Amino acid sequence: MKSARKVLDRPAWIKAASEILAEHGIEGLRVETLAKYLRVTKGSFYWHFKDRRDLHDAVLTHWKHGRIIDIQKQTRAEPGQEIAALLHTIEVYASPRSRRGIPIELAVRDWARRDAVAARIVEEVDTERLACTYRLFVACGLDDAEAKARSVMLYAYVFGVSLMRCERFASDLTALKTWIAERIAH
Amino acid sequence: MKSARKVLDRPAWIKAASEILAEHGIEGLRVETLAKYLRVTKGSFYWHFKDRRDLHDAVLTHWKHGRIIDIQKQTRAEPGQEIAALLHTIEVYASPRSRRGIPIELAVRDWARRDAVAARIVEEVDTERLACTYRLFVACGLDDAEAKARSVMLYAYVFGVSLMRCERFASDLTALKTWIAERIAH
DNA sequence: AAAACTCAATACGCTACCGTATGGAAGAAA
DNA sequence: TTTCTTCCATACGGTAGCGTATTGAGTTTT
Repeated sequence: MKSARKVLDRPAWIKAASEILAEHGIEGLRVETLAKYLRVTKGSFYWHFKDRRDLHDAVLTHWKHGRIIDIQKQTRAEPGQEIAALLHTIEVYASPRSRRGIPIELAVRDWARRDAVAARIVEEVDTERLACTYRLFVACGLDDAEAKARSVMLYAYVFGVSLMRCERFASDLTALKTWIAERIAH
Repeated sequence: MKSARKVLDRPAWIKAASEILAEHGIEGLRVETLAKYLRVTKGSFYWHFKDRRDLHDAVLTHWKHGRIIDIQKQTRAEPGQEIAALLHTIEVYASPRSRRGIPIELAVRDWARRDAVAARIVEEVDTERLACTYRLFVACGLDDAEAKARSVMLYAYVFGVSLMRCERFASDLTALKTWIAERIAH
């Protein structure tokens, strides 16, 4: 009994590409290895995408939309819950146990250091994100300058700490990161 | 008049490789492109190095030594000058005008996400660096936990902010970064 | 059932890249 | 001057990777 053909659509390719990107960086995202990852050959890839750059652009657009939707969700807070929302935003990225979205975040940012298209997407995402946290800080009663500074500090911290290896320096990273989060959020 | 042969030694190769790494990342560090960058062919490369991995290891060792010497210099402070030394440490990496060492820092860290040897070197460098700033914070009168947290926060911030694109969010980044540095250092 | 459409496999040509082997060139030592 | 040492150039073989062209297979439409 010949099984029905399992069809891969363009979004499936983009999703798989995003996984490879997160783990291997942009140089690891290869047409033939991606096809192999999906258990097909590259004929299918070239049906869906013009070339590798087309895939890159699709992955970036997908990442951008996902990040912006996420940040808007994370920073939606009832009055009086702003600090909790800010702490949650930090927690989502910086907690030793919950690192959601960090691998691809770092991969895209490293790519952006060398690719102008990626750099522009990162700029859009950063602008939106910083604006969201800025509004939370302002709702906490901070002035313009301080709200801006804390927004930058928040994201700089979560991205930066993900690049570091602190385990030999401090044994209780959970407590340490909680301390930092509290200082950033208020 | 035939000019004397300009001889490249192993350190010259390592230095050039470090420049390429900083700008193009580890995947951009190719034997043949590196040789071309140095205006020779790869015969010379293979005289000095066994293979590409040998070059990688040499570059990492070189980076580690340079970083550790730098941090020890930067954090050498007369009593009463600890805050100034901490602010200087932040300034060296995070100032919009002075980004010394950041490109290669980010390149090595991204590489370390995927390479166990690089990861171990990063761990060594981080451990040393955090210990240096920790001692400065302790000398400022902070307790163990706070000194540790601020050390992590300092480096997380400088690395993270280098990955971000804040220009559209805030026009006066110098003042903003000064505000953050002050909050981290005391 | 035949035709049209969608999706995927494969062959091909070309380039980049790595590492090895061999020979050449320059400088130093005998 | 000859020999030895150090360093470099080149040729070669093999693989990875990209994109294009062509064909095959499954599904949908007529």
